[in-house]
Amino acid sequence: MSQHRHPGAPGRAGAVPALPDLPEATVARLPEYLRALHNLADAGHETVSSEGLSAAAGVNSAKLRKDLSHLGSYGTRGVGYDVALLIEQIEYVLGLTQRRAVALVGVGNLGHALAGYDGFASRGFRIAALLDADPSRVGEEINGLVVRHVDELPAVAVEECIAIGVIATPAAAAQRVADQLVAVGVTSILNFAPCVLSVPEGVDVRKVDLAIELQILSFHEHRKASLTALPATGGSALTALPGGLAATDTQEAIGT
Amino acid sequence: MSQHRHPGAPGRAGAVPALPDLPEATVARLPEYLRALHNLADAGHETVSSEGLSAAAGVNSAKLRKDLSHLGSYGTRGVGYDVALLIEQIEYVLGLTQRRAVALVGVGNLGHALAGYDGFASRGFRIAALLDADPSRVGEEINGLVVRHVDELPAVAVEECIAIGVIATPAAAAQRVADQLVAVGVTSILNFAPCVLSVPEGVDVRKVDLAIELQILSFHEHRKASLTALPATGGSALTALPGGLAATDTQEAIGT
DNA sequence: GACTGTGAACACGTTCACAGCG
DNA sequence: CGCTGTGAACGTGTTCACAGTC
Repeated sequence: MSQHRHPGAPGRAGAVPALPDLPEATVARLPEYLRALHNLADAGHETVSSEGLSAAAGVNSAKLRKDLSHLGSYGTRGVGYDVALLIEQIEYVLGLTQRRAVALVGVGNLGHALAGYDGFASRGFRIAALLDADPSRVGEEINGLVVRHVDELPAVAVEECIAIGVIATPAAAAQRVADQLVAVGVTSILNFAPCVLSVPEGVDVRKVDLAIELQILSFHEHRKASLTALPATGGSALTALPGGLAATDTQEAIGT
Repeated sequence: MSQHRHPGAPGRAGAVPALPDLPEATVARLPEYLRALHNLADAGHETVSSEGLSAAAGVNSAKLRKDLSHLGSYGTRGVGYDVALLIEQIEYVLGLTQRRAVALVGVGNLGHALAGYDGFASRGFRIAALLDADPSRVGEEINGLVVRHVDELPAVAVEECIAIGVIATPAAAAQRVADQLVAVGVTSILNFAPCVLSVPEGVDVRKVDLAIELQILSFHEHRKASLTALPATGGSALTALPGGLAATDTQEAIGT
């Protein structure tokens, strides 16, 4: 299939050109490529090879080329990819040409930090509302936004045209908040509460559980320890000198 | 293979019984099962079927059974799994029988929140040290811990027997911190900075990038919008009524 | 000559469906 | 009879290696 597919003029917001349906694994990596591309652009690069970009994004080059090929043919053989063009393409596919409004529910410990996180604003999102169920938190101003009561969600959703809900409440409150978000038409939720959410079909939930990440690392620690404890046939000298030498290899991919 | 493998008496800390090397996907789900099991135990359940546990963990039952079968045979046919026994097993495999010490580097916006996050303490970890490169932050007390300068890392690593490093610095500082962690013998790193880390072989890195999670959701939003905008052959009535009805389905898995 | 785009081979993960055990 | 444990079938994702193009 060497027909150069252009899924739509990225600049134009009018026509909706039926996105190619990418493999989930590819979708999850596009943001990483995008970040790497922005770094390259800032460093003054106008083009980059699959080798160069893949190194910057911490993947291997074959995977990168396969991923990008799903978007269409935006590279030039013998040269590489045009950095600016590729940024434009990926941002278009990810739907970042419009700055999406995010409602953050739960301004406790974690919610506070998220409300102040620069990375959202700089990478395509606008925190449009802060909400909490605790009346004593309502009215507090964080980063220029006033915390409103979660029951005002219906009004907020309309006012701010909320596209994504972020749940940063305790686990016990999360399902109720999810229901409220769904009820006002939110179809994408990022859940930081350590629990499973039930949502209707068509609503996407992604979860981030900080303790789980540590537990996965713990498994690998445990595993490494059990291996070095039984030094099967020598060769464990390497693991015995943890100090000193500087980092060299590229990022180790565990699961992702 | 119906030999009942018992990878070692979970209670004993002495012998190291060579862990079965589980598929990564399974390892990533064990913490979820563990959380669900603790909830069940708190609710007074003594046994649970694969159906019941899988529902509580938000996966399907075949996957759960396959995952658990990798640990050995801890279920009883016709009955189900003993909740307490399974908790013990999973905690053993994940290496949670010892409470691992975590060093958190970077106590800015996000670091502050992580330092105060209860979930770490309640699920097998101890935040043993807070570090920062900014002298104006050194000395500050957060949640009973005093922030120390990152250059004290060698001393801290020995004092506290640090097993895992968490990086919550800006991207520009992350690689240097990673190098410092590796230099003091840390072989597991959880990275919240939006960048790729280079580490030597044998060091595990997991990353959490909050903006990437939103960008993945954004893709799906974009996609849903492009589908409903072109209502191919009717049947889009469902997607047209976002308000009202309560949540019913089980958690939607996007990638993970 | 250099580098992309891609079929084909391979590895991994998931689901099915049922044998076998309590 | 009910439920686990698991081969076998299937699907997804990754890697290889090279044909095709600039």
